[in-house]
Amino acid sequence: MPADALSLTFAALADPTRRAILKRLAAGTANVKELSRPFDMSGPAVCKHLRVLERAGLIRRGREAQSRPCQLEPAPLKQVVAWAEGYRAFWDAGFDRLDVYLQKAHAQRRKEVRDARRRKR
Amino acid sequence: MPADALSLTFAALADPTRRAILKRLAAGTANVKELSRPFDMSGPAVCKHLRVLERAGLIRRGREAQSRPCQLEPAPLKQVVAWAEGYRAFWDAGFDRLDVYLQKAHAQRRKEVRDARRRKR
DNA sequence: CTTGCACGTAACCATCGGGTTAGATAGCCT
DNA sequence: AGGCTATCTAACCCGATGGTTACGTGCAAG
Repeated sequence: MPADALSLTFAALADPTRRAILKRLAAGTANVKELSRPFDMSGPAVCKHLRVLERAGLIRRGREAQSRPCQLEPAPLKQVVAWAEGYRAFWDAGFDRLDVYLQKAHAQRRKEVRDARRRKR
Repeated sequence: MPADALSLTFAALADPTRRAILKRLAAGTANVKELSRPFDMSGPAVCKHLRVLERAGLIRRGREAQSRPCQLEPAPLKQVVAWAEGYRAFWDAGFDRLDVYLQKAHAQRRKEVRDARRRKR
């Protein structure tokens, strides 16, 4: 339960139900009843999922009469992509060469690290 | 604990320690001892984290003497980005318009409700 | 005012997740 | 062989999560 934002976002996304809710919300705002329909679970369960999504900043809830419409808030998704993009170098074209390079570089570094540690004691 | 791959990946990423491990592995393969050093926690804990990462397909483990080197496996990250990209329309250029549109639609609907009520009296 | 509906909270239960310590297993080094 | 090191497993603790049912709240409509 780390308070860190990125962790909250990933945790919120680590559930198919919640991702389905987001997908549904991508088509427009919806109230809780509408959202709970497709999922075979009772109200409060969906409510909890919504709270999780809200705490992660992925949705915003308004109040309108007795209906409480939910709206998608994509900012955290942007953060997620930004984070993952940091690893892009590993999955596109150059990856194989990069891998080999890193393994070589690493053998070198491992020696250094070991020596450093030995020096430390 | 959904067996679904994307959920496994997100769940694995929803922990700062594991993300730090990935970051470390981006600099090259490393064995468990090396990985546990920066984090103030004892061996088995790191071991569990590694198992989670492995089950998510984010790392691959080899065997080399008594050391078991871990290697970054970026494919799932690609999946993550691919998934999140589906929402790109919401956070770049077009989003503001969409947001405004939704808010307007909302105001409109609220107005209708209010008018309906006024008409009723 | 009373009924009905949408939504939320409360209390509870089962399971999971992250962490610990203690003890196996396996491979190098004298 | 016997010890040292690195890794994993087992058993356990505790807080978080995902779900349930039952009840409370707010608003609108009859």
